[in-house]
Formats: sequence, structure tokens, C-alpha cells
Amino acid sequence: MSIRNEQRERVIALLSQHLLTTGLAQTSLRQLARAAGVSDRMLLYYFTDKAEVLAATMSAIAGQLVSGLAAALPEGTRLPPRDLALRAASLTTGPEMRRFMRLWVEMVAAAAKNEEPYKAIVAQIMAGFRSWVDARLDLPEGTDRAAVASALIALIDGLALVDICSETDMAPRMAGALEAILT
Amino acid sequence: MSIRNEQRERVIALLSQHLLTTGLAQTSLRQLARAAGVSDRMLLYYFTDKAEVLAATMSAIAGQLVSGLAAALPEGTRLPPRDLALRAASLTTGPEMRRFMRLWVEMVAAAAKNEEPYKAIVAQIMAGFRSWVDARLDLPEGTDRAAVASALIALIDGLALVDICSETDMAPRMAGALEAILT
DNA sequence: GCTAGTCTGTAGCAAGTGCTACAAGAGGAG
DNA sequence: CTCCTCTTGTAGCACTTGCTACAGACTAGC
Repeated sequence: MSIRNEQRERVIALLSQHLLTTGLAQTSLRQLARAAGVSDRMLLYYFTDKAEVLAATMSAIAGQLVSGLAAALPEGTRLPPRDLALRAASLTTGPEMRRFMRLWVEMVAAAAKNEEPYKAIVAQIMAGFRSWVDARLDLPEGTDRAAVASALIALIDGLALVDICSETDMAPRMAGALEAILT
Repeated sequence: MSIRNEQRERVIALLSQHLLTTGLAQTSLRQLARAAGVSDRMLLYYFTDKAEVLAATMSAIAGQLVSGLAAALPEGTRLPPRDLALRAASLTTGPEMRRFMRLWVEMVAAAAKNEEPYKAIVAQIMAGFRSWVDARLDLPEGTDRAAVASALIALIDGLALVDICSETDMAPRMAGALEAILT
């Protein structure tokens, strides 16, 4: 493999960690280059664009996420909405996933501003969420599966959003409250 | 009242509309000044800072929001979590409130990046949400009211977040799904 | 009139942004 | 050797950012 392609992978791996720890706060070319241990000039040699740098990195992160989610709850299992919600909630508020959820909220906000390449990435990740939930959702015939899946995702994303805002660690208490609220 | 103070109010009113329609995408001093119909020089005469411009504007928006919410559901009424959630969901996904919820998500993301003055404003608005929910929540004694309130807010915010991402109008379908999920 | 304080425009600065022109070294192919 | 492609550094461009120095204009009080 060419040096260029090797470097692309190295850079993507380093930037994945960078984005997960710092969010989208430090995403100028020079900041990304420093985090990747290369010069900004070379970053634009390995990738055509800043947009391509970010797209490749976030795509890699999304990939890790999908496999992480898949591993956390095997494909075959089907749960009713309540159980799936509680399971997903404890999953995404764990120390591992919190960093991702924070990044996720920032990405959605960036997409809301029509910033590229966030719109495309957000759509891709959201589709991943939907299919993950849908594949594990046990629902009676005739239910609007897409709507229930979306509502569950909304709940999970909302927990993350509130978690971001809170000084104190509200996540476990909210999870407890959910048990009382959900069917 | 001095010209300066009159202009402050004029500017704040115009910028409230600006932020509600464009989100945080166009918030450079020059863009804000154009939206307010003044020069950027004068914007920094009326306000000390860009941060103060934004803080004042968002504070005004938050004020409108609070009174809007208060009017939508009178202070005295107490609803169980399910009813309050459904009510709040239909409230915040309406055409009027959607603009605010989008802005809200963007503000939370900005706060996550430690950008000023978003952190302070987000904390303020979140506190407003909490007290609004708490004042209308009918719960049995001994329940963790703060947790339930936070969970409800999470649900509402999550609906907004998913709504932002979706091309199609998922909000009513998700609301329907909630009826099936909630106790 | 004169002065003091309030108001407003012009012009510009220093820093940071994404990106590029250009040259040069390295290393293989003929 | 020469030629050619891949790789890398230096320097810088055009632009946007938040903010400011400075000078002029307007009004109020004396």
C-alpha cells in the first residue's frame, strides 16, 4: 500500500480519538493536523478536502459504533419497546458511549446549519440507529414500526442531550425514572 | 430612554427573529449587524461584546418561550407523566416551537464546546424547562421528581433532535408511537 | 458663542480560516 | 546517468473573525 494510504489510515485512527475526546470544538485544519501528528499541508495531501478528512474520520467512528452496538445486543434478540429503551439507555449513557453521544449531538447541530459534510454523515448514522433498533424491536403486527423506532431513538438522544447539559450525573436517575414511565 | 437603550431593544427584537429563523449558522458580528439593520461598529457600541449581543438576544427568546409555555398549559394543572409528555410533545413539535427547538439543540451543542455565552444561557433555559415541567407534574409521594422531570425533558428534546434530522415529518407519527409506549 | 458628552462612520489590525503555488528531495524505471 | 512519479516542506494568498483607534457630527447646558 502506498505511503499515502497508510497515512490516511493512521490519521483517521488518531483523529477518531481526537474527535471523540474534544468533540467538534477543535476541527480547524491546523488543529486536526496537530492531533494527527502531521502538518496541515500533508493532511491536504492525504485527503482532498477538510470535508473529506472529517467525513472519513466520522465514518470510521460510526463504523466502530455500529459494531459496538451490535456486540452489545446480539442480532437475534427481540425486545418490547420498554425493555429495548431501558437497555439502550444504559448502553448509551455508559462512560464509553457518552463521548460518542456528545459528538453525535454536536454533529446533528452542525447538520442543522447545513454544514458539510455533517448532513450526509448524520443521515448515515441515523439510518444505522434506525436499523439497529428496528432489528431488535418486538412489536405486534400492524404497528408503525418506523415511528416507534424513531421515538425510541429520540428518547435515547434526548437522554444524551440532557446529560450534556447537566453538571451532576443525571443519567442513572433518569434511567430509573424511565422504568416508572414506560409501559 | 437614551438612544442607545432604545436601539438595544430594537436590535434584540430583530435578532430574536434572526436567530429563530437561521439558527446559529449566521452569528458573526457582521451578519448579526446586517440582520439588525445597523453597522457592526454600532452593534459593538450598543453592546460591549459579541457575547453580550447573543446573551441578550437568547435571553429574550428564552423569556418569550417561558411565557409561551406558561400560556399553553396553565400553572395550576397537574398531569401524570404520560399526559404531560404527550401534551408537551405536541406543543414543541408545532410549527411555532420547532424553530425554537432547533435553536435549542444548536445551543446545547455550542455549550458542549464550552463556547461562551452558550453555557450560561443553556443552563438558564434548562432550569426554566425543569421548573415548568415540575410545576405541572402529578406524581405520587416519594418519587424522584427531578429525575422524572429530566426524563420528560429528555424525551421532548430528543423528539426535536430526531425531527431535525428527518427529511420527512416524523413528529406526528412519533407522537402516536409515544401513546403506545408510555404508561 | 464654547465645552462636554453622546452618537456614528471609516478604516484597519491581529489572528485564524481553508487552501495552494512552488520548489526540492527520494527513489525507481529506462 | 536521465526522467518521472511520489512525497514533503516553506511560504503565502485571499478571506473572515472579533474588535478598536480615530475623527467627525450632533445635541445639551452654560
